[in-house]
Amino acid sequence: MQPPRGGINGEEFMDDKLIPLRHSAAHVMAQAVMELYPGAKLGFGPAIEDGFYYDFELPRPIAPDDLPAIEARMKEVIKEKHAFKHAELSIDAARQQFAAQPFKLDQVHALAGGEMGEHGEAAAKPATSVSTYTHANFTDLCRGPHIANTGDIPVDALKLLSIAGAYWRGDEKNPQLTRIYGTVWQSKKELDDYLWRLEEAKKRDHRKLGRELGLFYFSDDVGPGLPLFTPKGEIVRHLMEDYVREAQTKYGYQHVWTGHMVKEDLYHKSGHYDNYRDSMFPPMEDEGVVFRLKPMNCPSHMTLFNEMGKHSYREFPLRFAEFATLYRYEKRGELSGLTRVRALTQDDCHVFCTEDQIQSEFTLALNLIREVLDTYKFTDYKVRLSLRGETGKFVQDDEKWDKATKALHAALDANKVDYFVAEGEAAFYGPKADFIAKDVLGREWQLSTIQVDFIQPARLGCEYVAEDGSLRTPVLIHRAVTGSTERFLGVLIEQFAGAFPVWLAPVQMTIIPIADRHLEYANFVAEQLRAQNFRVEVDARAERMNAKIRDAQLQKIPYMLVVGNKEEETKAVAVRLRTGEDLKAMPLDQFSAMAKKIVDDKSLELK
RNA sequence: GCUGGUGUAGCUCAGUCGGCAGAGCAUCUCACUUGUAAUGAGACGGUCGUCGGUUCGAUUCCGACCACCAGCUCCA
Repeated sequence: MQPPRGGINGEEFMDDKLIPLRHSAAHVMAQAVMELYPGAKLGFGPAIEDGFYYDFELPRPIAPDDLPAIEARMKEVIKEKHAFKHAELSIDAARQQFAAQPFKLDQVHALAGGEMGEHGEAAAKPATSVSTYTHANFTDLCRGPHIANTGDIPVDALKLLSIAGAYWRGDEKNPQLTRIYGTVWQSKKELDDYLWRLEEAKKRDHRKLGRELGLFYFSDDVGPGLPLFTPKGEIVRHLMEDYVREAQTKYGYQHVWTGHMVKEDLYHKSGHYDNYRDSMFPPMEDEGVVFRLKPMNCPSHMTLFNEMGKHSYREFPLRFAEFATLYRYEKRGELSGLTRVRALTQDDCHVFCTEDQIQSEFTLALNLIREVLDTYKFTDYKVRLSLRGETGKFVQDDEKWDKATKALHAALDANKVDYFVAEGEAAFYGPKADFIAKDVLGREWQLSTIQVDFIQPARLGCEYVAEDGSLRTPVLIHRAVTGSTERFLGVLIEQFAGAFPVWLAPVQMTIIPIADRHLEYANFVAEQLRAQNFRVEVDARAERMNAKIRDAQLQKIPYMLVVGNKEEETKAVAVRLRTGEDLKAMPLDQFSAMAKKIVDDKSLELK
């Protein structure tokens, strides 16, 4: 049982009353761990969206089996009713107090140096004193706040959940600590609700549903992060991509095709080699020429642009869209179902335009994204303006970054988009507006993106003839609508719990003959419906009707059409919806007209 | 890649304190011909993740590797 973690960029949504409660529970857990594992070193122990954690360096490894003992000791401490006492210490006193705690000393040092927070965010000014909280015999460096007394923690609403590794200050280069996750609520009922939510979320897991519904598989023989799609899974992919393709065409995008491999030299020019090499599959060499699988389309699209002859400003904006499967060398531990794969199909586009056109192109992309997300009822999303940070891999060119960032800011403001800023999250070639949607597990997924790039076109020598006859470098806008077909499908499966809207359902209707003698009529009905482009199956197995209904329900097929003597006589079908609702018998034409409207509208309803 | 966990039939899971491996569902065959969430009977099915070590003997113990799961880091 695992808790959903905090959101992208730690954008938590925490209840004010729960923060001190959970943070206090973290302290109690730290005390229990210190007692049970003498010599443990303390890291950070904050409240998070659905609970709390504390990081420790432990004298020996622990397993989930060790959690009950820690939890039991915590409950004793709670019942002992210790008050939380606040104190301010001078920097020197704090250094003495935490002499045996290297991570606490590190934090004291950071605070004294004018940093704060877990990741060393800059503070207004260096601290001259630090705050501690003490309960029982346990004192922690901590800015609070806390509840008054350990006895205020509801014992029956507390549970330790899991163990994980976590780097000190979140940095791969730092030592890895053991993180213990727990949760606490204001009542047992709230805890039970939360645990129930976790169970529900597990039932919607797209990896489980993908197998149960027969949509996709992974195989050791093909390799990790490389999904195999069944006929049912492929049709869903196809419909999703078709929909975006049609929408793009409607919005004035043109589609191109640029293959899967590229000479490595191109990535030296574009900057990918220096800034993105770790995410690329290793090189393939042929007679001295080195090739790479494409991790992105942009260099290919710019090369195509260059090959198409001399360009005029009159052609702009020139919009190259492509459904290309890209290959990215994700670290093994980062792979996860369809949401993180090594072969991903982006609904990618690169717009060549002038600086003056950035805003209107942004608006166009935004409208397209809004239309598509709305169709899928992804209303719970937010926009992150991802900017270049102090550190990390970014092409150095302050002037161009400045221009791109200003342009993106202006475009967001002009379109009245609510957004938050994230430093250090930009692509290596430019700032991004990322659309982040929440799934039912509470996880947030970066799906759509719009990026402004002043850097790559210059590096690849893209040019156009301007109105005054001069040669200029175009601006490149990168843009993806659903992000990748694979990730979007994974998120969709969880969004709909596998019960796809009718227009997307791999099987839209299954026909259930009551007895073998009804098979002929069932096939007739199927032919009629297939002629109208519905995806139809006939369940001709030697099973009872009840078994066929059950199986269709489990496959989340929208319509079950039962046919027996009565239906055959009147050219009707008895319609059962996957919701369990029985619409009774209706003329076949009436049913198909109803279903057609649902499909045409991309409605989430069934009738 | 790092920390911890897991790996037994297509799926869900038992089991073996080292002695030729089990259930339900699925699949196949036969019978049943059924009115809104599982008809019955029979059959088939696993070099117990892979490779190596210890042992008379390893699915079981040890090691390495691989994959998956939860985090961390990274990301569409």
